[in-house]
Amino acid sequence: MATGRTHRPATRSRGIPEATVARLPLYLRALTALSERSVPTVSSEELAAAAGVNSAKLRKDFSYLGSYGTRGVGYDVEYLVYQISRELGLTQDWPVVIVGIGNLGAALANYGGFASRGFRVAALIDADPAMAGKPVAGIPVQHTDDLEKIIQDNGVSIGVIATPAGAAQQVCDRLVAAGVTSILNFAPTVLNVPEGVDVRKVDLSIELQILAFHEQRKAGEEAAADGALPGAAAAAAARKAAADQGPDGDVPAVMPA
Amino acid sequence: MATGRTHRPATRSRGIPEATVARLPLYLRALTALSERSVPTVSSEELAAAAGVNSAKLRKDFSYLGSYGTRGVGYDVEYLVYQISRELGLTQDWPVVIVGIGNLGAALANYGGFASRGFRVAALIDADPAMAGKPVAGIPVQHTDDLEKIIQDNGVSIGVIATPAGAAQQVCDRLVAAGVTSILNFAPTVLNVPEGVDVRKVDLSIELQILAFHEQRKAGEEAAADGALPGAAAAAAARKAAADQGPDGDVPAVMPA
DNA sequence: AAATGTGAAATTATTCACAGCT
DNA sequence: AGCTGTGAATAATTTCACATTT
Repeated sequence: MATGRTHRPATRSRGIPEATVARLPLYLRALTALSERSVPTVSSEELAAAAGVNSAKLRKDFSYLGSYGTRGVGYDVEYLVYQISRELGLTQDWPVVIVGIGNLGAALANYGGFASRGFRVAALIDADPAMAGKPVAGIPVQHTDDLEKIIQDNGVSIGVIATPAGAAQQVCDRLVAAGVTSILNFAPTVLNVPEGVDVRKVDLSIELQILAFHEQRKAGEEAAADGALPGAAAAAAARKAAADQGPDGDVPAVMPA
Repeated sequence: MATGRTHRPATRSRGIPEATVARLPLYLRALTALSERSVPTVSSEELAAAAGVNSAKLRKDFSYLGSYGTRGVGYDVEYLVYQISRELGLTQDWPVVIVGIGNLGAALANYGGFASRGFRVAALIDADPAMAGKPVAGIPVQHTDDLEKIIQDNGVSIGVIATPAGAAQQVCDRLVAAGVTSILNFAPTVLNVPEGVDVRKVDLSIELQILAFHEQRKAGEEAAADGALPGAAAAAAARKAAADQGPDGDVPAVMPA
């Protein structure tokens, strides 16, 4: 995509790598903390440490935005905050709707970090008529019937789906039809969207499963190394032993699913 | 890390790529759905569609686990469910503690997908003495003072942090000292952990910021293409125009932070 | 005929290491 | 003297395309 046609002046070429985009919010958060402590400048080394990445990566990331540092000195904190904010589109206001006001939806509505940085919860939507009118986080819940009108009246382009998995695709379709082009999906299901619509997903269960994979791996290595097991590791090793039912065992009746 | 020493038989070599591990839960979910519908076999094409990836990637991913398919036929659903579950370590029970029982912590405790697939909420922990003893999702909340004992008594190796950002590092340190080696962090802060401890983070604000970046990009392209704007896109374009304050503007007083 | 499994190519991301600026 | 910015080197990931197996 966007194959470099070898004729544009190298300056500020389009296309920041996706991996870099994903880290910009991290840098921004670290910078904001420095700004609040009135720190005027910061080196790539310091900022990288605060953001939990290595400094070469950080410098490379910033190089895609432009040359915002000063050699021998570092980066001006305020200036960088502004440049990254602008790059991320946070200098404008983003009205957001949350659909599905259960436990999670309510938690999201109450989440402070949501409101900061340009995002504004414009409306809460739920399918339960009993919820309608009830305020959550100070915002009255509206009924799904009015979804399209709410989207359009508020010029919403970002939707958050916090419904049960079964309702997610349907809600997604309606959001997209009404003009939403970015979706943050908390429902544990794959959403099908047309070209041009971005979906990002947050899935607790997936994150835990990834951790379990590494945890299992660690348990295996411990067993091999066979040192004294600190803390709760002994119990973990015991679990491991109990679960190991021979290599490549044949298919059992049914799995935990 | 774990540099291949070039002497092990290629069969089932160690080290599944991280990107593959991150997709296994996705495949597992799709397979579980098929299993519930009693679908006996599935092709890489079909399964890939259900999981939202392309089929070559899926086949490559599975090739790291072993040869579990049948050429000309596809994959046996039950068998694959089992193999992936085993690979992810889901054939064993993982007791988990959630620390910080605010809105989000409560939502997590109530989250059904949590309990499925081998994860069990062993305890809820909060720093507020007023919460102690109160049941959330049927589990009584315990006080932070007892954190170490709770971890050890339950053999917990996975901890979920849902505290405010300010408390997260301290909670993390105590969890790790007590024997936890995997942490799922919902607090918007970078956690420092010793070697051997895995941390995964979930950050709503970061996800929204990434969406905003792409959203902004789209608005720019629309303005360039200048077609009829469907739905709420017109309003979005207007926002864009309002926010564009010339290229490379100088530093403003303060940013939204 | 159909679909897997996989080398090889292409792409993307990270890290190194140092020239160049302040 | 210190620290950025970036080519070049390396590593990881994705995609292609097809030989191989059922």
